[in-house]
Parts: sequence; C-alpha cells; structure tokens
Amino acid sequence: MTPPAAAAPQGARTPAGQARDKILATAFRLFYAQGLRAAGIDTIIAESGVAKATFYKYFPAKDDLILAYLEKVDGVWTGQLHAAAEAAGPDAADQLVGLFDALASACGRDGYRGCAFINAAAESASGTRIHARTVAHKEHIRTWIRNLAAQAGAPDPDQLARGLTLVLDGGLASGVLDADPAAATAARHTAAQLVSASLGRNP
Amino acid sequence: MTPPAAAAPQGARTPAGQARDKILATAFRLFYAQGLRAAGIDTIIAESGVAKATFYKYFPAKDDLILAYLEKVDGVWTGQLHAAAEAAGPDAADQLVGLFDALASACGRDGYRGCAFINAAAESASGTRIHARTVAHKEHIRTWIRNLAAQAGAPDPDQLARGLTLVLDGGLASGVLDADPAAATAARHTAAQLVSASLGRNP
DNA sequence: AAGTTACCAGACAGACCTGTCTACGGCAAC
DNA sequence: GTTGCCGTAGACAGGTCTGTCTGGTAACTT
Repeated sequence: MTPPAAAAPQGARTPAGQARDKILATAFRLFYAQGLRAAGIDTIIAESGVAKATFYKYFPAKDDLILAYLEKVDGVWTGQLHAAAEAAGPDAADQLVGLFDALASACGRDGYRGCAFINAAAESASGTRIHARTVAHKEHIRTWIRNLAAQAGAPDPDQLARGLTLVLDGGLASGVLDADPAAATAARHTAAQLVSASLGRNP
Repeated sequence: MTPPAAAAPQGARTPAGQARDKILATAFRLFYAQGLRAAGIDTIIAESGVAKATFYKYFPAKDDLILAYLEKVDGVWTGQLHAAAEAAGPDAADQLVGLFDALASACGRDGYRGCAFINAAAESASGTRIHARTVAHKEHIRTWIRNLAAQAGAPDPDQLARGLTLVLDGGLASGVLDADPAAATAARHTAAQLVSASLGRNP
C-alpha cells in the first residue's frame, strides 16, 4: 500500500535552518489566535510539520518561543505604525493622527484579536521575561509618539503622548472584545481632537 | 499529638450555604491575580478550605465559576465607577471626568492588574460565554457614559462616550503592565480635555 | 429518634502539557 | 567512503489539570 519513496521521504526535508522560521510562523498564528497557554507545544510542532527534537533545538523552552514571537510582533506592529504615520505626510501633527490608521487596518484584518502584547501580559505574571518584554514594547511606542509630539511643537509632549497612547491602547484593548471598525474610527477622531487641543488650534 | 476534637472537627464546619461565598471570594482573588487558566480548581478548592464535592455542587464546571467571578467583578467595578462619578457633584460634565478617579483608586490598590474583563477576554476564545459576558460589560459601561454625555448636553454623546471609554480602557489595559499612577492621572486629564472640547468650552 | 441536608477528606480516572530520549534517514565536506 | 550535521518520527516520563466517586461527620428537621 504505502509507496516506499517519492511521496513521503523519511529523512531531512527542510533545507536547513528553515525549520526555525516555520516554527515561528506557526507560533505567531496560534499564539495570537488562541493565547499563550491555550496554544500547546505539541500543536505548534504538529502544525509546523517539524520534529520535536528540532523544535527544542531552536527553542529550549516554551518561554523562548514566546519571546521570539513577541519580538516578531514588535517588529510587525511598529512597522505598521511607522508606515501609517509616514503615509499621513511630512507634518508631525498629521502623523500623530495618521498613525491611528494602522489601528483601523489591523481592526479590519481577519482574525484580529487586539494587541498581542496586552493579551500576553494578561497571561503572564509580573516579573517574568514576557511581562518585561511587553512593558518595553509599550515604552518604545510611547517614546516614539512623544518625539513626534515634540516635533509637532506640543507645549507638553509628554502629556500629549500619554493621552494618545491611552487612546491607542484603548482601541487595541477593545479589539480583543470585538473587531469593531467604529472603535478605530472613534480612536482616530479622538486623537485628532487631542492633537488639536494640545497644539492650540481649535477646529 | 493531634487532638481528636476541638481543633479540627471532621464534619460540617461552614454554617451552610456559606461555602459558595468562600469559594467565590478565593476565586476572585486568584483569578484576578494569576489569570483564568493559571489559577487551577485544585488551588481554589484548597485555599477555600472546602471539599471538592462541595465545590462541584455549586459550580458544575470551571466556566461557571469564571462567569460568577465576572459577575462579581462587574458589580464591584460598576459600583466604584458610579461612586466616583457621583462624588464629583451633580453636574453631568463633572461626573464624566470624575469617574476617572475610580481608575486612579484602582491603580493605587495593592495587586492591581488592570481590567479583569480585558484580561479574561484575552484568555477566552471569541464566542464563549466568558467572551460574551465581557462584551456585555463593556457595553453597559459605554451606555452609562453615553447617557451622562447626553445629560451634559454634548452635541454628539455617542462620539464623546466612545472617546471616553477608549481612554478608560486604555488606562485599564496599561494597568496590566504596570500600576503607574501617572497613567491614571493622564487619563483623567485627557478625559477633561475631551469633555471640554466636546461641550465647546475651551479651557 | 430518624432522616435529610450540607459539608469534609481524599482517592481516582483520563486527558493534556512540557520536555527528554532513542533510532533512523539524507546531505555535504573531507 | 566515512564522518558529522541537520533533519524526521515517535515513545516515554513526570507533572498538572478537570471532573467523578466513595465514605464519613455534624447539624437541622420532622
């Protein structure tokens, strides 16, 4: 019955070093969709089409995989945020509002389930590496927004940045409940109000 | 060594019907501190000082306990929100800002770990009862805020309510990262800005 | 006094989860 | 060709989790 070769070779299949990428891609999908604890190692291994030993070679413990996942999410989300800001034009004030388009885009994507970092923090005890990585991520974002606010000439860039990150996090947090596009629209609108109020230009 | 009586009687100890309260109180503490999945039934039972059969009599499944926990959280948090709003005086506009004092209080409490509902939603798949309960909670809050906004004479109460809930959720979501009092202060300040801008009174 | 109710104590089953270990197949460099 | 390296396949151990079941005790009710 089973053909001895051709259909399913036994030995090495993935071109070396590529197994890690497959694992990480699967983990990205499953961790985000189901949560950190709900997605089991066995499932990730099975869906990656990878051997268990290979998995543990690249990621000695589940936490290592989670950290790699968060690193990847950081890169993706930060990139989308920067792209949305730059798409709004050269003016820093416009960029502060335009970055909220990334929220709307994310909200519209299939399988959207809010902020991976907030979700991760909800599942991890404070003091763990996972928790610390999340805090670092949020600080990076806020620092970036504060710089933009300073460029825009806000009298209190820190205050404006705090307000905007609050709105952004609120939009992301509500995303875990329902991917309501109205929330993203409202977030952009609210951000515009805050920027205007802060810069003294009343619309 | 062990005294046969007095210190640790064998049979019924809790005055009937009170076991449920003890279980729920323990669950409240553990679920919030550790998360829904991290807190195991066995631990909750052990820390409640209750028999396993008693537990399963009141809560046939873990989900039932989680739902009861969320119900309790809803009552507590809604109460704190209302109290903070009313403490701000009779004016609806003042109440819209004053309710954010509940956030500051929560933030200052020991063991604060953000919004129990957002954390719960992060751990539960969409479509589950837990997820639905969370969505319902957030809708209740927003409806209440919208009514306040309407009372305050906002031209677009829905928009203002969305903006304020965004800020509130942002403050709560960031609470799972670090209980930074500055976030709560900033949330109140931002809320005041939004209310002022919405009501046309520019400060 | 007898029965019912509400509780405690803990063994047990079955599933799942993480991480280790053995055994084997192809590929490239030496 | 032989020697490592990188990969597959899957058994296995040890732990934890949820949920069930048996047996026994105190108090309240009738």
